[in-house]
Amino acid sequence: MKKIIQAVKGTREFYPEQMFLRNFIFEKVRDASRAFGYQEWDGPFIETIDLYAAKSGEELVKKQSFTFEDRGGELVTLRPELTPSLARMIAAKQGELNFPVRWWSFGPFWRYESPQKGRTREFFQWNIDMLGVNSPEADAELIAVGAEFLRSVGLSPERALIYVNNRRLMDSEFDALDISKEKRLDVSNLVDRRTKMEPAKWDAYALELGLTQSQLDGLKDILGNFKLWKKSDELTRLFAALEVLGVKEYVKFDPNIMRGLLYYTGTVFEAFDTSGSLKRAIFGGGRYDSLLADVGGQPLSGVGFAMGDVVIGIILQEASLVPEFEPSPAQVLVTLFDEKLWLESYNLAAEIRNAGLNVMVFPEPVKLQKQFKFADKMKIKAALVLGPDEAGKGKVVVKDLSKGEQVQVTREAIVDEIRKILRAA
RNA sequence: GAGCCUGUAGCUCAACGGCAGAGCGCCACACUGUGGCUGUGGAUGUUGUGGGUUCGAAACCCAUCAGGCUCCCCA
Repeated sequence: MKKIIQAVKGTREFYPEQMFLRNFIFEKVRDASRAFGYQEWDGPFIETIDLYAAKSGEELVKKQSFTFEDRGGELVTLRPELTPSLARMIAAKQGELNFPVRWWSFGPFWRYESPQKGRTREFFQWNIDMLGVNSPEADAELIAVGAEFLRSVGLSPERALIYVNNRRLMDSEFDALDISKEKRLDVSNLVDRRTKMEPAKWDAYALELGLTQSQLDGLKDILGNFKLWKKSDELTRLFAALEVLGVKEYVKFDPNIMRGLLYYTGTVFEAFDTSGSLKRAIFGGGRYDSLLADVGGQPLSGVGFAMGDVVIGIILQEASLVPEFEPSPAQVLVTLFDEKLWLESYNLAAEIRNAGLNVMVFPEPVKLQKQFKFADKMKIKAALVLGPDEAGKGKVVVKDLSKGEQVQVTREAIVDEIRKILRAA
């Protein structure tokens, strides 16, 4: 065997079975988005590096993007995220778009990271955003879209939860502790690490960052206070809206959710698998106020979230929530008895195809045993046999492959007979 | 960017310095006009790749590629 050139590191190959999972996720994403009236859109897959240099994290631009010089000498990059493209496209047509804009997208992204479970270098991501409205009720709608998605794939609130926090609430709490603006980013990182570090080490790290003992104690009080949301009008309204939207059981307030401090300005949220082995977020998002101004548009508030296909795909597989893969889209296999009946069999298939059924003809006249075995492995529901006996009588054998029963019928009755089998399956 | 672990038949794995094996899958036959179930028989390999140590390497050493776990990061 010759040496096979390997696939690029961190990419995935979608054999029909994997393609089935990818399409399953895509369909659920599309249905959840459309159920709330969102329009599908997309941006370019390659962009100039400058688009990301403005606002995205330094880590992303310098180390985790696929960047190269094109033949004209311009630095371009395979998109690592969608939000900057969204901001530019909205800003470019700000005067003519019909606000509020509700848009969703599901497309490929690239990040140069070290691949591990739940993380590849090439992945698909669902992005969904509402722009032009700034209210806790709008935030609740986006969270509800995410919750309905979880529900639609069979992840109950016992298995997956959306944790919510609010940046403004945390800011006022930090103000009350006299934590300076300069330390906010460090404190945010500190909070993110809390579940990953031993309590004593975490305390020491906090003091190292320059917090006083009383600030640390105050911070711990905040992070342990799961009723803190009652102090926030925004969160109070948010939870009231989530209740009438029917997704309250999916959402919990958690003061430990930070999601960086880069561009989120209000509500932030993150969904997690609560029972599985993966500790990665399923999706995450929040409200951002200044994104459009950063690319030269008029200030416009938005709220949205993103979900990669990798983590949710693993969770769905591990929880056995992916429907059974159907190898062949064919509903019927027309067997090919011998060379003399070759064209007759093709003609029979065309006839049934005209009736709206998916039909495959076995492409060579080999032993029927082999043809039936093939149909069985492909999980095709019905098989037809047109041999010399049948041809002489103007009839065809229709076999129900799941029951193992077969009948000989006239050509006019074939389609009805097949439909009967498909209904029973 | 750092540390640790793994790579053997199509798949899951065994052999741990001395003849490369098992289960599943695959193929054939029983059943020359019918799949699943059963039985009998059969084929399978540059042990990821390249080098080194050794009388002898799948095993030990080095490099490299790929995957996994953790840290970092998570826009």
